[in-house]
Amino acid sequence: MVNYWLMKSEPHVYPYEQLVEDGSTHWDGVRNYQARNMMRDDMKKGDLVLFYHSNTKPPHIAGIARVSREGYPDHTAQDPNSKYFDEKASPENPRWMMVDIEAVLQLPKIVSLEEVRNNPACENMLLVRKGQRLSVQPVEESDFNTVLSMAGITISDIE
DNA sequence: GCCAACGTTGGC
DNA sequence: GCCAACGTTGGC
Repeated sequence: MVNYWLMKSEPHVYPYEQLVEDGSTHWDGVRNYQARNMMRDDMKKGDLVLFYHSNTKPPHIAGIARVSREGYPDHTAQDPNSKYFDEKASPENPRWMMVDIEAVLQLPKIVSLEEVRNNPACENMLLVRKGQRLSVQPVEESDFNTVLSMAGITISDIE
């Protein structure tokens, strides 16, 4: 049973192209409990991820990634030199978790936030809900497939 | 740069 | 446990 997700990244911090170059990465720095709980409890190896570029013009979905390692402690919370340091985190209570994701496919055509918003089929996506700021969010299979079709591909291009 | 929406913190 | 103050997110 594959689940689908959307993860936000600011392209000036970590763009999809960097994931392609790195092959995979650990998704550190999430400091929101809802997002943490999803990474800890719900994201499973093999789940597919829409990789979203926020804080850019236009905001858009740039590529597809896959969960390659399930939730484990985010070590940057225990590193005093990290900007993600959290003094309340410890080896006994790491407090924050992350997953690893790997690059799967760069979309042949980006899908902008505006396109998603203008597509009635996507009206229930959290991404286009007012005030929705979660950097990790679940995506319905039908919405995932709709986004793929907007990029001109199908699920068979991924597998 | 603005600001709406929302999460977190901490005094009480 | 309430809630005011504050910080962050992220589109515009």
